[in-house]
Amino acid sequence: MSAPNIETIVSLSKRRGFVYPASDIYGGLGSSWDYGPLGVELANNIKKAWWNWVVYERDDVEGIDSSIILNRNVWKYSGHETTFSDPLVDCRECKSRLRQDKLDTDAEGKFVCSNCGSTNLTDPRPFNLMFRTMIGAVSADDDPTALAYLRPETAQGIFINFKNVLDTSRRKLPFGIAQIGKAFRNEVTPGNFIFRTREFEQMEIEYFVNPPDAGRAHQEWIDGFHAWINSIGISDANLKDYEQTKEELAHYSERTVDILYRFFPEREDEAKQFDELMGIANRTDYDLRVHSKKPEDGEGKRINPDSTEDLSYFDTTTNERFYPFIIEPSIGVNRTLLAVMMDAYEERTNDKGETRVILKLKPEMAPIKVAVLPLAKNKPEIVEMAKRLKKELQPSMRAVYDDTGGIGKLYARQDEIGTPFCVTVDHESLEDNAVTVRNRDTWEQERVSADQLDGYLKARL
RNA sequence: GCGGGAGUAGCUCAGUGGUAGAGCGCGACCUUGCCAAGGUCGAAGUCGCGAGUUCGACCCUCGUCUCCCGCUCCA
Repeated sequence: MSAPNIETIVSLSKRRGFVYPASDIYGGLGSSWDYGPLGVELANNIKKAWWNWVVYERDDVEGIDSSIILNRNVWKYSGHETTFSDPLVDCRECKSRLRQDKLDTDAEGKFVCSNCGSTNLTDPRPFNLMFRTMIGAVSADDDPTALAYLRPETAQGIFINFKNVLDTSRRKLPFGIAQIGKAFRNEVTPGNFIFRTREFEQMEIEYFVNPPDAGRAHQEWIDGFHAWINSIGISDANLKDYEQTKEELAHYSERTVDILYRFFPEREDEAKQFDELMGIANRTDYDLRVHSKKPEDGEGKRINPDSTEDLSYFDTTTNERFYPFIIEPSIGVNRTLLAVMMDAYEERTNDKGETRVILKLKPEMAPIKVAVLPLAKNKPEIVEMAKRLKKELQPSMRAVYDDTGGIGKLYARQDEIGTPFCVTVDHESLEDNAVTVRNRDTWEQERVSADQLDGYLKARL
């Protein structure tokens, strides 16, 4: 199996129109990327597959789409205003950048560089990972009442809608709320193509359960997502489940399992080849408690004076009131897209010793499902028939027509972008009303009647 | 922010103190017809930006901007 590095995918992406550097004509903008004609199709296919599986194929999940800009108190009580703001220092000796709150101090109380042991550090500068913005066109930049944030995660928009969804959908535990949307973080170190960007898209589920059921539900989601990731074409050979250690766990989490993908196959240390594709956290009852006006379980110390609601759940079968635990499977669209492309990437050497790239995407993921190609473009009848077939197919699947090259080049182009089928119209087609369907992976060809083409392809997509 | 690297055509890169080239790609036409075929023609770059040295700068000097890699963070 070939193992392309990210550079290979970057190059293919730019060349063929999956992903471009953003703001390119003005010199770019660091770590920002735009999705081109093929990239947006692939991303949409990923989102559609996720939504289908989570919302349509299950009986216990509802979808929502919440605002990007929320009341600032959401971030105050979620903990983001404090935990998303890290004091950073630079070591003048070894040039590493460090989080001051994670450093040890020496006998005199000076912070010590964890890399080289020097105490020659710069003064700490606060680094808030949330994007700030102002609400209101005439707000002064220093008006604290106008301050707002772009959401650094989609999850909070779900927590604060828990009651709304509960009341309007007549749900009982366990049930989940799903959301796909953009999130923004002022990452200190973005990079590695679309792996880590300041603006990214998340697909998150917050699954609400009775606390005693949390452990089992957590494991079910871990296994479920592992299987889902397989189903969109990512092989187990490049996946790894990772159990976060006690030290790594976020303050709200009881247990978190990450699913890692081999994003960096070129690294020597095998453990470092893997990085996070998604995280599945057991967030306990932390979230619903912190946003609740007044928890009614005797723990009065967690009262939230700014909230107007209590987000506890009343179980009508047991007559008990409690705060549900939340299981959160959270996966990045952009990282998934990168992993899907990397795992599908294959090089094959042809008879002439040239390298051909084949993107072996699952048909479900492929940006283009079928390309209709005329074998000879100097025969108007052939061109016309090919264009007609393309038009007939396109209401039911993404189809393209291409005649700007010899047939070999046209096939090669489609292989490179993962189009599973090519349909070729030749001289005989005019006689027998049949066309050649060529398979991307096997390069085998099959003669199919033009009348049955739509059904033939649908059965294989 | 600090350290390192790099900016010449859409891409990959040559290049010389006398104001630029190749391959691929792209477009048109001719020819061909099943795995990146051949030919003809064509579009495209104020050589990142600014200043200095010089008769003259893509080339030398200084400055500046941008991008990439590494460091803390995370989907």
